[in-house]
Amino acid sequence: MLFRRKIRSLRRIPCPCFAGKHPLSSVAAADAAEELVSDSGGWDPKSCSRDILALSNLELGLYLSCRSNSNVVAEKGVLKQKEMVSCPRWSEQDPMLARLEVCHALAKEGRLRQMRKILRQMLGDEGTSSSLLCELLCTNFKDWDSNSIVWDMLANVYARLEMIHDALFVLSKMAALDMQASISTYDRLLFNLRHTEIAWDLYEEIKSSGVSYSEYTFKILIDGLCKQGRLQHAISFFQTERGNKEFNRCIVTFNSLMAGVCNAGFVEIARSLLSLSFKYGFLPNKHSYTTLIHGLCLAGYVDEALELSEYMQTDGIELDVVIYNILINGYRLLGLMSEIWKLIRMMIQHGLQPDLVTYTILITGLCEGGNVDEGLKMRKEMLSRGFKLNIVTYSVLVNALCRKGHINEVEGLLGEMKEIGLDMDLVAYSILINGYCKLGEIEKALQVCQTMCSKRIMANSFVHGGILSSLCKNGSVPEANWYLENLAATGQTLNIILYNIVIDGYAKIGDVEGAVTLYEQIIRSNITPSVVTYNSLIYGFCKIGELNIAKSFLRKIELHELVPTVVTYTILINGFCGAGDTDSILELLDEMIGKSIMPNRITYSVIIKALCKHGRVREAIDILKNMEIMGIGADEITYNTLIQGFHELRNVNMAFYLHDKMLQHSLMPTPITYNLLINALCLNGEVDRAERFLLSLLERGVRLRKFAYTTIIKAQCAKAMPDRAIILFDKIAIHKQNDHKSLAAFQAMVVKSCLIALGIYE
DNA sequence: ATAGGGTTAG
Repeated sequence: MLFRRKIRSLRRIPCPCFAGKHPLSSVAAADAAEELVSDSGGWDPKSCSRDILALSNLELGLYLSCRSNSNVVAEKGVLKQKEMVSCPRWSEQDPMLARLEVCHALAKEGRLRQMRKILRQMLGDEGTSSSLLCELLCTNFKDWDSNSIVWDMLANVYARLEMIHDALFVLSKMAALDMQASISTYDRLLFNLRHTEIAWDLYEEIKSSGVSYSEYTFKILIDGLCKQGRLQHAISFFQTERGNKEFNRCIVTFNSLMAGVCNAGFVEIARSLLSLSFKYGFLPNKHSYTTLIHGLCLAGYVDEALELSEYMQTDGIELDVVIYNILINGYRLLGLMSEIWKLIRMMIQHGLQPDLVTYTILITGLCEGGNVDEGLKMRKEMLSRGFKLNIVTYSVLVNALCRKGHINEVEGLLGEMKEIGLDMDLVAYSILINGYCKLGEIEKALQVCQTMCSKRIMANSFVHGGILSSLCKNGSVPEANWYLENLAATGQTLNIILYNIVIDGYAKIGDVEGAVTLYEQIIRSNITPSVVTYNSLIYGFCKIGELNIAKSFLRKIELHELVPTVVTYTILINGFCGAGDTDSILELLDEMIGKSIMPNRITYSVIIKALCKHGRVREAIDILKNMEIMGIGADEITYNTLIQGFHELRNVNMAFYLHDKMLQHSLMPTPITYNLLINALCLNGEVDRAERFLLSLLERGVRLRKFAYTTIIKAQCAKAMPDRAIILFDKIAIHKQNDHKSLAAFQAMVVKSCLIALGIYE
C-alpha cells in the first residue's frame, strides 16, 4: 500500500535522470512499477532490488533506482543501478529500444503479463507499425535469449488489438527467422479470424508446426463454423479430428459443438451427442449438461430438460442458480408461469436464492402475460431485497410499458436510470426507439436515435426496423423504401426483416407493383426471402382480388424450400372468403391440415365470417362449438364476427346469447360488441330495451363509442319520439358530467345526429 | 454458462 502511494506520487515528479528527454517513459515506468508491486502483493525491499536487477538497465530500473533511497532498497541493487544510471545504453538513443529491452528482461524472468502491458502501450498509444518493430527486433536483439518470446508476444498483442495484418506480418517474419509462435498467440488469431477461411490456413500452419494445441484451439474453430451457420462443416471437422489424442482432452470443444447444434435448432443431434459422449471419449461435465438443458428449454422441451437435470444430479453434479434460471426461462417461453413458481420454491428448498436473472425472467414472464403491474410489483420486491436493477431488467419493463402505451411510466423509468447512472446499451435504445415509433412519437424516437449516435452506438437493424414500420404505418411507404435504399447505399447489411416491413407496407396499401419490385430486388441480391415475405405478397394480391396470382405464390414458397404457415393459409382463405369461393376455402383447409398446419382461432374466425356473410349462421355456430371441443378458444373478434352475422339477420336473441357466452368465457365485450347489440335492438324496433341496455352499461362504467349513442337517439328521432331522446340525453349527460371534454363532444354529436335523424341536416 | 429488442392473417 505504502509503495503504491509512493509510485503514484513519483508519477508526478519528473525523473531527474531523464529530465526533458522522453516524457512518455516516466509514465510507462510508473505504470509498470505499479503493476510489479501489485503483482507481488506488496512492497518488499528484497524483491525490489531483485526486480531492478532483473530489469537491467531499462527505464523502469533507472527510474526506480534514482527514486528509491536507502531506506527502501537493498544496498546491492542501488549500487548496481547507480552504475547504470551513469551509462544508459538505449534510453538516450531510442525509447522504443529501451522498452524492447524491458520486454526482454521481463521475458527472461517469465513475467509475461508485464511484458504484454508494455508492448500494448507501445502499439496502442503510439500506433507503432509492425515492420518498424520487426526491424528493431531483428537488428538489435537477434541472439538474445528471450528473443522468440518477445516476438511471439508482439504478434499476440497485435492480435489482441485486432490488428490482424500486423499480427500476421510478425508471424511471417518469425517463420522466416525460424521462430515458433506459441499456441496462445495462434488461438488469439484463430479467434479473430474464426469467421474467415484464413483461420483454416492458420490451422494448417499450427498442425504442421507441431506445437501442442490448447484446450481452446478446436473450440474456437468449431464456434466459428457454428456462428457462420456451417453446422455440417463443424460436425465433420469434429468427426475427423476426434481420433486425435489432444482433441479428446478438450471437453470445451465438445460442449461448443453441442451449443452450436442447439443454437441451430437441432436439439435432437445435441441430445445424441451427449449420449454418445462416452463413445467419443469425452467425459461430460457440468457445462455439457447445462448446454443441453439450455438447448432443450429453447426448443420447448422443458420436461425433458428437467429430467436431464435430475439425471445429472444422480451423476453427482448439483444444480446451481444458472441451471434453475435456464429451466425457469424454459417455462417462461412456454407461458407456464405456474411451473415457474414451483421451480422457485424448489430452488429455495435446495438452499439457492433467486438472483437478478431469476427476477428478470419472472418480470418478463409477467409482462408477456399482460400483467405489467405485477411485473412492476416484482421490481419493488427486488428493490426491497436489496437488488439493483440492471439494464436488462429496465429494458424488459420499458418494453412492456411501451407496448401497453404507458408512456408516462416509461419516462419515469428512464429518469430513474439516469439518476442511478445506468448507461443505456444498444438493446435498450432499440427498445425505446421502437416503443416511441409504435406510440407515434416519431420526434422522440429520432431524438433518442441522435443521443444513441452521439454515444457512438451504431444503430442496427432492430432500430431501422422500428423506423421503417412507423413510416409504413403512417402512410409513408415510398419514404420507407427510400430509407431502405439509403441504408443499402451506405453499405449496411440489410436483412430480410427490413425488406419484409416495406414489402408489407406496399401490400397493405394494395401497391403490389411496389411489393413485387422489392421482392425481385431481394432475389437479385441473393437474400433469401422468408415466409413472411410471401405472406405479405399474398396479402397484397388478395387485396386487389388477384386470387390466382396469390395462390401461385403459395407454390413459390415451397419452391424456395420454405414451409407455409397458418398465416399463409389464413390470408388466402380470407381472400377466397371475400370472393365467396367455398370450394377453394375447403380445398385450402384440407391442404393445410394435410400438411399438419393447424388452423387457429384467426383461421376459424375468417371462415365464420365467410359463412355469416352468406347467412349460413348455423354452420358458423357449429364451427364455434368445434373450436371449443378442439380447445381453440374463441376470442372477442370471433364472437363479434358471429354477433355481426346474427345482427344482419336481425336475430337479437342469438346476438345476446353470444354476448352472454362471451361473459361466461371471461371475454370482455368490446365497443364493437355493444354497437352491434344496440343497433340490432334498434333495428328490431326494441328501442326501449336498447335504452335500458345502454344505461345499464353506463352504470357499470363501460366506455362506449359514439355510434352506440347516436344509434339510439337516431332510432328515437326516427320513431318520432324526440322527447324520449332528450330525456335519454340528460341521463347520459349525468354519467359524463365529470368529464367536461367528453360531455361537450357528446352534446355536439347528439345535436348533429338528431338533426340528421330529423332530416334537417345532411 | 442463464435474463432484454424488429416483420405477416380475422
